[in-house]
Amino acid sequence: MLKITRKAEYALIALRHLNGLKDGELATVKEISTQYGIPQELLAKALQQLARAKVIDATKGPSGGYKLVRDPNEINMTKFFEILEGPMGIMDCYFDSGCNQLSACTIRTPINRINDSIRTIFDKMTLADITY
Amino acid sequence: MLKITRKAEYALIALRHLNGLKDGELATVKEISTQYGIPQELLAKALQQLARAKVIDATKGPSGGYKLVRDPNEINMTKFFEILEGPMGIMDCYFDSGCNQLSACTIRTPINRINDSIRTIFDKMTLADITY
DNA sequence: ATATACCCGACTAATTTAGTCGTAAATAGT
DNA sequence: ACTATTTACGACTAAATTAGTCGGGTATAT
Repeated sequence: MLKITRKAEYALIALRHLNGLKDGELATVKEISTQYGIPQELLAKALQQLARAKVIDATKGPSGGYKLVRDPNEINMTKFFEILEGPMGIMDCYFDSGCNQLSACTIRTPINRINDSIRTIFDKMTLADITY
Repeated sequence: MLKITRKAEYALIALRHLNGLKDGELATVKEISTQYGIPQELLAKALQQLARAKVIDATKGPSGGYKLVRDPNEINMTKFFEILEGPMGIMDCYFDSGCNQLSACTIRTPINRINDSIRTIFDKMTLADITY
């Protein structure tokens, strides 16, 4: 329980890698996936999502690849996870309205408190922290 | 992602319910499951796990049921979740040794920091807090 | 042109979670 | 002793999520 997905894990590794590049350097999905033993197509998907969200910048064609486009201090983990995995919360009831127990539910308030605490942690932690 | 399971959710509701009982009163699985609209067998399993872990006390037979056996302040959420869902951590690599990327893994240290922060939150939060 | 690299949706496979079922064991009431 | 009630527990199926694959597309450097 409370696990992050592999996709997110892979993306973190990749971001860390991108963060270590010299100015102007790019890294390709292939490079990263072989270097860290990550399934290429899965990593590709994750990086595409991050590129769409303008966290990284993609260059197509030969000698293309990805690079970070933002200051690592600006990319916090809440944003990161929500890009890759959708809204973050330890219970579903916040997002989908399918819960038919809303009125009977007695734990929403305390769960919200836990939720907020976790979110605060992820808000405070940036890619810069992950990088070291 | 980062969701708690329904089983845990149901168990929390039940614990909260038990916590509201008068001294000496018991509540049955049936009562709780019908009152909150929870699948009976699933709740039963959760409560059995909590009983095995001595968080609640079970009495068999007619007029039997469950009651809290500990001070709600002593039951923290880490313990609670680990009883119901096993070891808590946002990545698998802490528990199973199946990860063949350990040497290549560059994010373990920062992930550990996140992990510890989350654990701290759950350590500090007790059933008493959930109850209000 | 061609090879390289990103883009993207649809698909299958694997894993996890949710929920059910059958049976057993204890016990209170009669 | 019998019965109804209630917990105990493992095995099972179903549903949902996650992991990973595939096929076809677009841009671009050489």
